[in-house]
Amino acid sequence: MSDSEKRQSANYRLEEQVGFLLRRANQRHLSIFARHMPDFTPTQFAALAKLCDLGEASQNALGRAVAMDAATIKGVVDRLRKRDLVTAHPDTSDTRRLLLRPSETGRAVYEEVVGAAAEITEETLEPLTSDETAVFLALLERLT
Amino acid sequence: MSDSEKRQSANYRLEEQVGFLLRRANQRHLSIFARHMPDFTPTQFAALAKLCDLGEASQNALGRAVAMDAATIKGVVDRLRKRDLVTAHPDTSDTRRLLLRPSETGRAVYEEVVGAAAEITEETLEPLTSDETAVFLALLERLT
DNA sequence: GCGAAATTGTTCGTATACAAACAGTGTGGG
DNA sequence: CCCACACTGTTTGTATACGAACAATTTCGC
Repeated sequence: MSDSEKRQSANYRLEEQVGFLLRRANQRHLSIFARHMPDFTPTQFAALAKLCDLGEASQNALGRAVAMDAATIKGVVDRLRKRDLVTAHPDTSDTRRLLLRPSETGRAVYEEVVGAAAEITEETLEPLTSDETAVFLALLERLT
Repeated sequence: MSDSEKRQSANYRLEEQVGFLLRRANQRHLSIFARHMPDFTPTQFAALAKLCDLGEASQNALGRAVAMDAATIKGVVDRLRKRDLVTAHPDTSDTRRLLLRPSETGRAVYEEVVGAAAEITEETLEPLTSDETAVFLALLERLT
């Protein structure tokens, strides 16, 4: 092992790497989310929220809107459909497409829990002052 | 639906929530990681790196050191053992424990790829200046 | 020293994530 | 008009993640 390699591995501190910190921050957020909104996973809530916002979308288009690939959004939508929160209809103008809409229940449940979403964001950012939060979110947004 | 609920849901913007941004930043990091170190997942590399650092650890202790629960670290260690990067030995003083050590190969492979880890961190943070990076990492660390 | 409590590793079930391959469908350029 | 290309949704395989339950073992309080 050369001196430079020795120095390199000695200098590598896992705990200081962005990836490791991102993973841990995400873990903490997930745990806060589960406490405040036990009936939804973050991805399920994101998909339902976005669909309520859009009103209607094809499955893949919804996936792109919430940053999930085709295979992932399928599973999420399947679980939302099983709970009758989302309805699916074939698109007459493009038979490949599966048009999704929030059901009545889906909209009602969304309105019921969207307040908890705000609490989740608040508790996640609670260690930071509001000034720090603004800086942090601006920088984080540039890393997406 | 009351006016306050209407206002609330209208004000909820998924794209601005910490959780959504953390998830997307993590996605981007994962994709950079896979490009630079295709033979390891971030968790596998973290476990191997930490074990090389510690020299020896029980399976659960290693899991705690890299923030993975018992069920998760088991799968990660199993895959590292299958590739002969990590060896396992029963602990004579506590028969419940499974003592783990990096193998010769494990240490060699770690030294080979640890350079790529630095590139991964660098590319992930590339959108930020070095001043911004310092601020971001300090704030992120407080959210873990 | 002994019984309750904690720890260790395991297994099961559920839920992201994504690559890769697939069939069926739409679309645009020549 | 037609063929290559792009897009849609699906399936399979692999890899985190974590809660919950479990048996075996160790430790700790009294």
